[in-house]
Order: sequence, then C-alpha cells, then structure tokens
Amino acid sequence: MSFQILLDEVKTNLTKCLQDLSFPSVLFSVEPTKKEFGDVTSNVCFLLAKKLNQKPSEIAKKILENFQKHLGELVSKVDAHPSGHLNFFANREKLNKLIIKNSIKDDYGFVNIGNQTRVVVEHTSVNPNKALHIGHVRNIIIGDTIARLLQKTNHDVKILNYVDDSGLQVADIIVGFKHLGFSEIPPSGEKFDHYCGDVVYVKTSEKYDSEPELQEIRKKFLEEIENPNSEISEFADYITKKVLACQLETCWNLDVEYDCLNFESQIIHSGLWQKIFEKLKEMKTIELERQGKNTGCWVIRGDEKNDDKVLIRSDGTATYIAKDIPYAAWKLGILKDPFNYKKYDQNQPSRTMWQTTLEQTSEPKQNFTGNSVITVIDSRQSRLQKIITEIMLKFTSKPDSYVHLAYESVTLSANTAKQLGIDTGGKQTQMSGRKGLYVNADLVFDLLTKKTLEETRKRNPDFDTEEYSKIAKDVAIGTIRYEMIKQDLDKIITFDLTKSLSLEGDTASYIQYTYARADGILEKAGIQPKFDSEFGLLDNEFEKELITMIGLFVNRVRDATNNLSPKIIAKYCYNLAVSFNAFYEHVKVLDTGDDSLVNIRLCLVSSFKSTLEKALNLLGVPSPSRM
RNA sequence: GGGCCCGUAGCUCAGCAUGGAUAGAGUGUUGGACUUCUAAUCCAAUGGUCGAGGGAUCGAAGCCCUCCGGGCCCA
Repeated sequence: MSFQILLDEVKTNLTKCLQDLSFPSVLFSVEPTKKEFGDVTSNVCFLLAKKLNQKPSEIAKKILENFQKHLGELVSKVDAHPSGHLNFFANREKLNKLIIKNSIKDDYGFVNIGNQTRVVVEHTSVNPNKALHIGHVRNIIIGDTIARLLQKTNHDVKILNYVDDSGLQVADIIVGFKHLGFSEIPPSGEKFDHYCGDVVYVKTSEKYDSEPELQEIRKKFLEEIENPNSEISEFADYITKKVLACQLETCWNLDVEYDCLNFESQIIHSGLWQKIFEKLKEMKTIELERQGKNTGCWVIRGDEKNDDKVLIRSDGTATYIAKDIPYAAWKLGILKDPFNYKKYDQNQPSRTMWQTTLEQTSEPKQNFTGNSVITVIDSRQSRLQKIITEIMLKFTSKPDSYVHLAYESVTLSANTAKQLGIDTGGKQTQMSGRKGLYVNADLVFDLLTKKTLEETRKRNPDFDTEEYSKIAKDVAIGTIRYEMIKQDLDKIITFDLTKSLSLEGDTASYIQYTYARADGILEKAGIQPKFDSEFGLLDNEFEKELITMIGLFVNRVRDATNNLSPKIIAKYCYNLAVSFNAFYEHVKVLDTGDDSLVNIRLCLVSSFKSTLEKALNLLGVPSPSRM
C-alpha cells in the first residue's frame, strides 16, 4: 500500500465528517486527481446534493469547515472548488517518505487478492502444424501477462498449453508428408515449424480444390491419427512434437513459460469424454433427441433464444462442442485425473515444465487443476466458449469458475498483405494459415532485433558485441510484448510490418530508454542514496507528479487484476515513464551543489527505477541498464 | 435472419465498470531545444458535431431506447 493510504485516510475522515454533520451515508468515491486540483478528489458533494436537494458547492463548504477537525496524518489542506468538487492536498513531506520508502521494497506492488487460491491459466494452444504468427502472439502475451498479474496478487497460478495434436490441421501436413512426398527435412534448412506451416501446410491445402480425392486421404489419416497403434499416428506424433519444440522456442524467446503441456490425443485416449458424457446424462444436462431433425443425437436443450446444441451426432461422432468439454472439466478438477506426468525433454529457461502422459512414470503425480480457470481464446470462439461456460457452471455452481478471456484478433494492414502478395483493395484482412497469409513471430522478432542493433550502434559506438545483442534482444522482446498488450482486448490490432518497427512515442523502447536514463544517473552518481532522509524538499511539480505516479502502482495492479485488463499496467508504465522524462528534462539531480538535495533526488530516481522495473516485469518487458 | 464486439483529432488509441472540473495521449504536420544526468528525449503550435437521433438527470463521451456504419460468429 502506498498512495492508497492517503485515499483511505481521506475516505475514513470524510465518513466521520458526514456523521458529524448528520448527512446521510452515500457511496462516494475518493480518487487521485489532476495536479492543478490537488492530490485527491471526492464526488461526495454531488451525491449528497441529490439526496439533500442542495447545491453541491454549499455542501462542499460545510464539509470543508468540518473537515478541519479531521485533517489527519497525510492531508494538509482541503479545498472546496466552486464546481462542487472537494479537493485534498497531501502533506508532501509525509506522503513522499511513505511512497519512496515503500517503493524500494522487494514486494512493492504486491496486493493480496488471491489468498493463494489456485488459478489455472490456459493460453497459446496453437495447432502443432505451423510456426507461431503474430496473431498467436497476442494470445500468448495476454495469457502470460495475466498469469504474471495473478502471481503478483497472491494467486497460485498454473499455466497450461493445450496441444491439439490430432486435429484436421495436423492431418493436413501428414497428407503433405506421407502422400504428396514433402521431405521431412526442410530443403533450405529453415526452422522446422516454418517449413511445416509455410510450405507443407499451405501447398497441401492448395491441392484440395484440384485433387478432391485428397480429402478422402485426409479423412483416413485423421482416423488413423486417433488410433495409437497405427504407423500414421506414430509419425504424426513425431512430427507434431518436433513442431511443438520449435513453437516453444519462440515462446521462451519472448520470456513466456508454461507449467504443463496437455495433449488432445491423450485426452481422447484417457476416457475422460466417456466419464463426462455419463455425468451429463445423469445430470440430465443432455438428452437423446427422439424427434425432429436431430433425431438420434445427444443434445443440450436450448431455450426461447437458443436452438438445441448437438453434442453427439446420430452416427455417434462428437461435434466440436463435445470435444472441448472434457478438457474444461479436467481443468476444474471435476473429473478424477487420468494422467501421469513427466518432465518435458528440454529444459525451460526458468521453471520446470511438465507434460501429461498415459504411460506409467517414475515422477510424482502432479496437480494442474484449479478452483478457477481462465482460458485465453480469441473472440471468434465466444459462442462455443459460452456454451462450455454454461455447462461448467452446472458442475461447479460458482459463477466465475470458468472464464473465457476473449480478445479481438490481429489482422494484417493492407500494405502488409500487399507485401505478402495479396491485394486487398486498401482494406485490412484476417490472417489465414491455410492461405499462407500471416506474419511469423520469429520474423518480427528478427527484424526488430536487427533494427534495434542498428539504432544502438549509432548511439553507442563503444559497446561490445555482447552488449549490443543483449540490448537488441531486450528491446525486441519488449516491443513485441508491449504492442500486443497496450490496447484493450476488444480492439482489433491491425498489424503493419513497417509500423511495428517504430521505436518512438508510446512504445516499449521509449519506456525502456527512460529506465536506462534513470540507471545512468544512479551509475554516474556512484554513491548509494540514503533513504533514511526527509523528503519534504521534493516539492516541485515534476517531483510531486513522479512520486504520485510511483505511489499509484499498487492501485493499478489491483485494477488490472480485478478487471483482467493487462493494458492498465502497460498504460501505467508509459505514464510513469512520461512523468520521469518530464522530471529528467526539468530537474537536475547531480551537481546541484547541495549534497542532501542530491541524495533525496537520487532516492527518487532509485524509487522510480525500482518501480518501473517491477511494473515492466509484470508485462514481461525487460529493463536494460543502457541503450 | 439471429448473436457478440467496435465506432472519440488526418491515422492508431486512452477515458466508459463507479455520470461531475477546460475530452487526453501517441503519431502526422509546423516550429524550437544537444559544449548539460543518454535527443530512442523534451517544449510549443496544429488538430474533436465523442457515428446519428431521442430519453431519464441539475449535469452524458459514459446510463436507457432506436437507428446508421464496420468486423466477427452462427444459420
């Protein structure tokens, strides 16, 4: 807690005021305000005005008078604005000290929202037949940032990646390899996932129109993939594992890690569906239709608004709705866990990653289920996810146990589509793996790394090679992650390859550069600032604004978590950096000729640096010391 | 035909949950600031019928209704 202490104090004392004045109690707000109005504002007068049928400004005057008794620790002055706003001014000496000293603690920004409750976050979940493209990256970064937020707010988070290794898209590349004769080794030495997606998948898909018999082969392969003892199934397993390894490389490169991989093929063979099917029958959630067009199908009854949903067709095959149910139920721990666990073959950079297996293992049984589940899937699947959510609600009876976190898709700008050889007539366009219309994540990463390397070279001719590449990687990771998270989940991101390389303005590199500037000052100072000081002298507008921003970190963490809105942290980082840059331009830290002033300003710079680093860390954006 | 989402400055977006002060950023354009703690920066100018109309309210970008335009999903 930090700035919140000031807000709480105002709220408590304002409540006392209302009691003193025998005003009715109202649910008023107490919020930080723009600097020209002071530090904190309340809408209490407006709310009372309605109830008491008086002018807000008159009520403000009365409260103003009474509040003098309740000034308390951190409030030094109250002002009744003619508009009716009640504005509070902090005792800066005390507030500065409170915020700066809190901000340098290791756990600054921690809020206990979760009480260590288990939350399962599922994200990524890309078919293992192609490389990750920039649209997948949005999913990955949203999921990863949410997981980081939940960890910071004291949830016990487990991160899952669902690998659909037995679907149509996998069958497509198997058709390519086994029937069309594509080499298993990329001829030009490219990364295997790129080869599978860019060449095998796209070229095979192209052939379905001209060679309709291919579809029969695909159907046959699809059936064989589900049979664990078939040669095709073994081959598919080999190929998908290889693609998956490449995809994970991309994720790890972006500082995204997982706790467990779940394979669809194993869910199919685990018998989970049969168990959940029996449960659904017992609960009468599904019924065997005996009349009409769905005769012989197992359906979920609709209502006036919705049609019946078919789960099992009359020929006994499951619909796509049915396929998602067992996994959702498993994640919530509704079913007995049929899986064993083994460690993934390659080591993840910083945490152990497990994978499910149906074979016996020597490893101890793991538990990756949770009281609540957040599934990150784009909003095109909202309809399906709504059905899953409703079914899960019948099992858990807790409204928020299964959350579909939806986000809008990433589309390609007309220019970028044109670069890929498709004329969209000036309009943005949906990406398509099948058509080869997408931009691979690795490509964007490489271009950004290259661009940053050039920029860094220009500015810092004295760095060594290792420094250059470290900075380039930090900025590339930061830029990709920030661009994917900085706007709201319900806004379409129109990806433009050229514009994505911009490093100025509201970008990660702006924020990272600000961090490096702060670090530069501290390094140049060459002394450890002493925090056991009085901070009343930090009272110019730039210092006050910066300290307030630092103090608001906790509030932003809470808002972002409660609303599952990672962009709140992105906006916070940006605004925090803006405040520091204003301070940097206008306030001299070193060489002021006053040692104690230098010291407390160094404390402020240090406080800023430490807060920004923690905030950026929530976004998975690295904090380079030099740029 | 039904459902979900979006519409705020030339462009990209905050603000909307919880109505309140002159609607904010970035980018673009124009001009200015590096012998100074890093100019990936800063300062200034420019730019808005908050898609349209109606309603409730002392007060609406925000809440309710209708419509228009766009996207996605289902049929």
